Amino acid sequence: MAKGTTIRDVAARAGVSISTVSRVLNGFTSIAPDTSERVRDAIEALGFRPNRLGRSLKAARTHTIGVLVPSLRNPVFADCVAGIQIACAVAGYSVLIASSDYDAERERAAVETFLSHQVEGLILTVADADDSRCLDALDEAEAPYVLVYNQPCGPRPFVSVDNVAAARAMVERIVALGHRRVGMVAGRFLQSDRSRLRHEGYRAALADAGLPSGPLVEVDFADTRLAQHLAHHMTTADPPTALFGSNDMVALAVIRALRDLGLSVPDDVSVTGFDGVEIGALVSPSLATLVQPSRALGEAAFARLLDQLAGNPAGEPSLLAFTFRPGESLGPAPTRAQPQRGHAAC
Amino acid sequence: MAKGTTIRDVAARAGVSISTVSRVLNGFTSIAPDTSERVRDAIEALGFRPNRLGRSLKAARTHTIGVLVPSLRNPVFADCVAGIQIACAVAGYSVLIASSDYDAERERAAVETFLSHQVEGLILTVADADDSRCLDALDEAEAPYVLVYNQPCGPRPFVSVDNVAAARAMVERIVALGHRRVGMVAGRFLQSDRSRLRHEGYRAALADAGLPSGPLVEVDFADTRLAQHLAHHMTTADPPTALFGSNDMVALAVIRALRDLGLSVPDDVSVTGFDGVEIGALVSPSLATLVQPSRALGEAAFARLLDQLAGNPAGEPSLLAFTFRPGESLGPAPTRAQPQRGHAAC
DNA sequence: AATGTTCATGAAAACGTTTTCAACCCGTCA
DNA sequence: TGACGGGTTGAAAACGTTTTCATGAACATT
Repeated sequence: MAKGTTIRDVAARAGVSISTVSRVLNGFTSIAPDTSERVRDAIEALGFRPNRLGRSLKAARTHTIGVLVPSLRNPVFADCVAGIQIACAVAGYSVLIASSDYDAERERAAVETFLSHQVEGLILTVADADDSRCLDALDEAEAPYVLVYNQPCGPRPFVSVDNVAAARAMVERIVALGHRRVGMVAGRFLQSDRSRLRHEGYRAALADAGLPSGPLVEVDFADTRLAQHLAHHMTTADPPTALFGSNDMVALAVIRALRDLGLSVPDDVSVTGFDGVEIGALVSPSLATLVQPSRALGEAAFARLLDQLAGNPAGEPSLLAFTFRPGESLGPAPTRAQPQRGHAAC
Repeated sequence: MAKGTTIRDVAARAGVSISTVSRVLNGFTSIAPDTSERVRDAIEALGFRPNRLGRSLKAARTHTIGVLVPSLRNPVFADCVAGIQIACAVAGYSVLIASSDYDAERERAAVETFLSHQVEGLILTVADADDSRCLDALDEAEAPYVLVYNQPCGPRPFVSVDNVAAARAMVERIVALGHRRVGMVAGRFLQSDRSRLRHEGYRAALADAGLPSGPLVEVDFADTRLAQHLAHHMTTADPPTALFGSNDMVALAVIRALRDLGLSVPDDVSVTGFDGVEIGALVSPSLATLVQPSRALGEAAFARLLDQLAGNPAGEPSLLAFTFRPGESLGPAPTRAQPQRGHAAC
C-alpha cells in the first residue's frame, strides 16, 4: 500500500463508486457478486487498508479503549493488562495504554489524552478511587469506565477482590501459626487505596485475635533502603515474628532486606505477600501470598465495560474470589526463648 | 463536556469562526489578545477537548505509535514498554499496545490493526526478525519501525544488546569458575531469535574453551513440566554442573525445578539467566544474570523511531552495553568426587 | 491622496470514511 | 401495458478538524 491508498483509489480501479466499496467493506447491504469480486480484487491488488480515522470520525465509534495503570513494572498490573488485551483482541478492540507511576497529575494527563482520542471507554487503577480528579473528569465527560483493583466506597464501577476480607484472611492465617506480634509493610497509603484497605483488614484480624497491631512501615514503591527502615523495627526488644507485605513486590523486597539484616525467613521472621504474582512461586523461599486473579480481573473489567457500552446498567459489585497460596516464607512462630538480633556481632 | 462539544460550539460561544478557534488552539499565527481570551474562556466554559480524529485526519499526523511485544508477563518486555512510555509521554505521543504471545499470526494481526490506526511508527519485538511476515508488511507499507531485542542479520533497524557477545561473556564466566559441562535451557528457537543467538554465543564460548556443548533443552515459555525435562538430563552419569538459561524467567523456573529434583543451587548446579529483570536480585538464591538495559532499550528505540520520523537516515547499529550481575545462583563447579543424583532414594 | 504592508479574521475546501437518499434496471403482477 | 417492488448502485452530505485563500482594516510609505 503505497502510503495513502484510499477508498477512492479502490473505487476507481474497480470501476464503482466509493459507496459501493464501503459496502463490500462493511457488507450489510446486498451487492452483485461480480461487483463484489471486482472490488475485492482491487482491494487486494492495491493492498488497501481502510483508514480508521475516517471511519471512526463518521461512525463515532473507535473500537478503542484506554488502559491506565500505575506501572507495568509491577507484574500484577502487567498480568491484568495481559488479560485486558486478550479480551480486547477477541472483541476487536484496540488498547491505548499509559502509566501514572502512582501520580495523580499523570493520571489526569493520561485520561485527558485518552478522551481526546475518543476512546469508547477506560479501564484504570488510580491512586485513590474515592478522591480522584481524573475520575471526576471522567464522570463529567460521561465517559464509561471501570476501575480495576480499586475498591471505592462510592458508586463508581469497579472489579476487584475484597481487599479488607482478603487481608484479614491472610493475617488470620499468620495468627493461626502462633504469631503474636505481626507487623505490616505497606505501600504508601496516599499512592494506593488498596494498601489502605489491606491495612484495615490487617488491623481487624489482629483486633479479633485480641492482638495489638504491630509496627507499620510505609514504603515507596521503588524503595531501595528498605533494610534500614526494617532494621529499626527488627532490633527492638520484642520484634515482630511475622511481616505482612501489602503486595508481593514489597514482600519480596522485605525478604531480601531481612536476609541482609542476617535474619532467616521463615525461621526468624515469616513474611507474606498479597497479589499472587507468578514469580513468588518460583523464588526461594517461595512466597506465601494471597492470590488475586489478575488476568481474570482484567478480563472481567473489560466485560463489564462492554456491558456499559451496550447501555446495560451498572450491575452487581464484581468482587472476584481470592485464594491463599501457601509458601515457604510463612512458618510457625519461633519459640520465644531466644529472640534474634539483627547483627551477629552486637 | 456534554458528550460532543465541538469546535463549532466554541466558535459560536466566543462569537468567532471555527478557524479562529483552531488558531488559538494551535497558536502559530497571531490573534488579537481579546479574541484569544474570549475563545479561551469559551473553551474553558464548555470543557472543550479537541477531537483527535478530526485533527489527525486533516493533519495526517496521529502522534501515536504502536508497540508490539511477545508478552507483557515477561518483565523484560514490561520494563521496556515502561521505557517507551516514558519517552512517549515526554514527546507527546500516545501508545497503542498489543501482545503477540510469540505467535506470528498474531503479530500480523496486531500490525495490521496498528496500520489501520495510522500510527506514525512502530516499536516491536517479533519472533524472528529475519523471516517475518509482519515486518514484510511494514516494509511494503513503508511504515517506519524499530525492532527492539531483535537483532536481525538483515538491514532492518533495531536496538538491542549484542546477544551473541553477551551470551558468550556469560558462559565465559561460568567456565572460569571451573565448570566443564555446561547445559543450556532455551526458549524455543522458533519463537525467539534471541534465544537462537544466545545459543550461538554459548556454543562459541564453549568451543573457545575447548569444551563440548552440554545438553540443550528447548522449552515453551509457559512450560510447567520443566522439572521432568530437566530430570532426564540431570540424572545421567555425567550431568552438567551449570545451566545457562536463555532468559531470566526460564532460569528462575530452572532453579525451582532443580530444587524440586532435590538438587541444590549453586552447590550441585549453577544456574545463570539473561535479561537482568529486577526480581532476579530479590530472590534467593539471587540470580546471576546478564543485564540488558531494558528501560533504556525502550527509550532508545523510541528515540530511534523519532529520528526516522524526522526523515533522518537509518544511522548506526544501536547496540547498547550489557553488564554482568553476580548472584548466588552461580558458584564454582563442585568437586567431581561425588556427582549428585536426582533423588535421595535411588 | 494613493499605494503598499501587515495583521486579524472568516469562508470554504480538504482529510477518508459511512450513510441517507434517490435513481436506475428488471422482472412480476394485475 | 402500466404500475409496482426488489435489488444494486451512485451522488452527496456529514463527522471535527486544519489550512489555504481571500477580505477587510489599520497603518506606514511615498
